[in-house]
Amino acid sequence: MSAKRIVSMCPIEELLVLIGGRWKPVILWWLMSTEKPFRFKILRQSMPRISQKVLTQQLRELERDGLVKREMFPEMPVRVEYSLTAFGRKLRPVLEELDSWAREYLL
Amino acid sequence: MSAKRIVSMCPIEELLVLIGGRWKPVILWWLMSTEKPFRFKILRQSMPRISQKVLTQQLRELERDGLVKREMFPEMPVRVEYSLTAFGRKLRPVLEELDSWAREYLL
DNA sequence: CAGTATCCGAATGGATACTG
DNA sequence: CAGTATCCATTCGGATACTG
Repeated sequence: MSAKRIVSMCPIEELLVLIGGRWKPVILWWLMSTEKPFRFKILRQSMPRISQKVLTQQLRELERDGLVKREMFPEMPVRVEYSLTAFGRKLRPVLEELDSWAREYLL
Repeated sequence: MSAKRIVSMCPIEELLVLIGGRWKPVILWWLMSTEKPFRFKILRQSMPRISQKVLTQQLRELERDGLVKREMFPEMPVRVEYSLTAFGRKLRPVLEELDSWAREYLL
C-alpha cells in the first residue's frame, strides 16, 4: 500500500539509461583509450560509421549525464576537446570487461 | 590496396551487435539469475516496462544470434521456455560487471 | 499461453547546405 | 573546425486487437 513503486528489480536497467545508446560504449571506449582529450574531428575519424549528427547527439547526452566533459577553446579555427569526467572514468572496469570479452569471443 | 577494409578498431562494436538492443542485457540478466528456464509469461512479468511485441522481437534476435535457446512444448495451453545457450552463459562476467557497477554507483 | 497483425508516433540514420 | 539546420527514409517501440 505504502511501499515505493518498484520499477524494476534489475540494476542494469538504470545503467542502460546512461550507456544504452547505440554508440555510447564505443565513444567512451575511445575516450578511455588515452589520457589525452579528443578533438571532435579525431573522434569522428575514429568512428567512420557514425554520422556527424549522431555523434554530436550522443556526446551531448553523455555530457548531460555527467560522463563526458566538453571544453571549447575560442581560437581560430575553433577547437573543441572531449574527455571523460571523473565519474565517466569510473566506467573503466565495465568497458574493459566488454573489450576483453569481445576480443576473446568475437575476433 | 589489398588489405582487408578496416571497419572499426573498437572490439566493442561487434559485441554491441549482439547485446546492444535496448532490452537485451536486461533479458540476459534475468535468464542468468537462475538455472531454471523462464516461461514467456514469467519473463514478461519480470520486465513490466517492455511490451510483449518488443520482448518477442528481442528474444528472436537473441535466439538468432545463438545466445538464447527457445523450447516449445506443444501442450495445452502451449508452454514455451527460454534459457541461455552455452555461448550465452559465457556472457556472465560481462553482465556481472554491469550489475555490480550499477549497484555501486546507481542505487 | 504465447504469440502474430496492425497502426502509429518517436527515434534514428544519412545527405546536404549553411555558419560563427 | 565544429558544429547547426533541414529534409527524408528507415527503424524502433508501444498500444491494441486477434489467434492456434
